Amino acid sequence: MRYSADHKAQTHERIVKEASARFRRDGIGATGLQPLMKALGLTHGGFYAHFKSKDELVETALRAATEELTEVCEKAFAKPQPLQSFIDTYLSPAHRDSPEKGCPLPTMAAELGQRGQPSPITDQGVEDRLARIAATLKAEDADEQAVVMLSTLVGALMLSRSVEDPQLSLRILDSARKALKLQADAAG
Amino acid sequence: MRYSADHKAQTHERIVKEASARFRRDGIGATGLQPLMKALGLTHGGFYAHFKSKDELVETALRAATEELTEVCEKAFAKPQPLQSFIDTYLSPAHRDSPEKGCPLPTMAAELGQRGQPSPITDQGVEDRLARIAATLKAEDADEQAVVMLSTLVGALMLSRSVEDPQLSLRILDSARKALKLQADAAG
DNA sequence: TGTACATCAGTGAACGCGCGTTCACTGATGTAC
DNA sequence: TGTACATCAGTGAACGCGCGTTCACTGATGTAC
Repeated sequence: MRYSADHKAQTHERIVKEASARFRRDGIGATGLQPLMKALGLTHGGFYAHFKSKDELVETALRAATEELTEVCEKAFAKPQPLQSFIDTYLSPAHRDSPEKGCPLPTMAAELGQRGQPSPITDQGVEDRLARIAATLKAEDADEQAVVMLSTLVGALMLSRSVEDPQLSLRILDSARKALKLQADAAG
Repeated sequence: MRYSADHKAQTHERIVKEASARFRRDGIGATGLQPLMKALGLTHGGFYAHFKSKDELVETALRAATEELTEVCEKAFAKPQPLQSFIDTYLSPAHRDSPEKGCPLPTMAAELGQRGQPSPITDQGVEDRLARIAATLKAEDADEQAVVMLSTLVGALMLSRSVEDPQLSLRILDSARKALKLQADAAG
C-alpha cells in the first residue's frame, strides 16, 4: 500500500527512536530486528526499505542518541549553575535507572570498542561532551580536567548500574557527584 | 577415554582461563561455546561435563578474572609508590590494548548490568578494588575518594578503548593518569 | 470529473547460520580379582 | 603378575531457536489521461 507523502520518513524516525532506546537498554548484540519491528507494529521484512543493514541502523541510532543527549545536556547547561546542574542530572538515580533515555557511552562504548571497527560517532559524542564541559571551566588545564570529569561521569554511572547492592550503587553516584561538584567549583 | 587423576581439573581450568579472556575481549554474548572449546582442541559437547550452563561458566570465569586482576593489582601495590604504580599500570596503553588480560569492569560491567540479574561478583570486584585504594589514602574521606578514583580509572580506560582517534585515546589515558596521581599525592 | 495505471511501503514465508543444549556413544585408563 | 571389567572425560550428530537478510508479492494511494 502507498502512504501519505511523509509516512515513510515518520516510520524511519520511529525505527531509529526505538532502536536507539533498545541499543542503550539491552546492548546492540542483544537487540533483534524482528522484536524491534514487531514493537512498532510492523513486520521485519519492511526493515530493509529503510536501512541497508543492521550496522547502518546502529550508526544512525547511535548518532540520534548522541544528538538527543546533547539536547538534554544543553538544558542542564542553560541553568544558573551549568556544570553543577549537568553533574546532578548525569549522576542522578533517574539517569541510572533509565539507560534507554540516557547517555549512550556507559551502555554502548564497550560493545562499540569490541566490534570490528569502532564508529567515529563515539569520538564525536566524546568530543562534544568534552568541549561543553571545558567551555565552562576557567582553569588553564580545562581540557585535561574535562577529560577527567567525563571519565568519572561515565565510569561512575556504569558502575552504579552494574552492582547488585543498592547502597553501593547510591554510594558510587553520591561520592562521584560530590567530588565532581567540588572540582567544578574550584575550576569554574 | 579415561584420563589421569587431575586431567579433568586441568581441562576445567583451561576452559575457565580461555573463557575469562574471551569474555573480556569480545563480550559475553559474542563469545560462543563452540569456538571456545574448539580453540582448546576439544569438541563442544564435552563442555557440559564441566559446567551446567553458559551462565555457570560466566560466573566462574568472571570470578577467575576478578581474582586474577587482584593479583596483578597486588604486584603494583607492592612497589615503593603503591597507588602511583597502580594508576600507571591501569591506565597504560598496554592495559588498554590487552583487554583479555585486564580488568573485567570496563569490558563486562555494562553487559552484566544489562543481563537479567547482575552478579554479586561484580560487587565483590568493586569492593576489593575500593578497599585496596582506600587503604593507601590517609585523607579522612578516603572511602569517597576511592570511589571517585575507581570510577575515573574504569571510565577512562573504557573511553580510551572505544574512540577511533589514537590521539584522543592517548589524551584520555594521559589526562586521567596525571589527575589521579596528583589526587593520590594530595590524599596519600 | 471519472477511470486506468504506476508506485512503493510494508507483508510474510523462506534462506543459511551459529547459538546453547542434549544424548547415545567411545575407548584409554584405574581397579578388582 | 595377568586379565576382565567399570569408569567417565570427551565425541560428534542432532535438537529447536532466533538471528540478519532476501524476495515475490500486495494493495491503498497519487498521478496521468
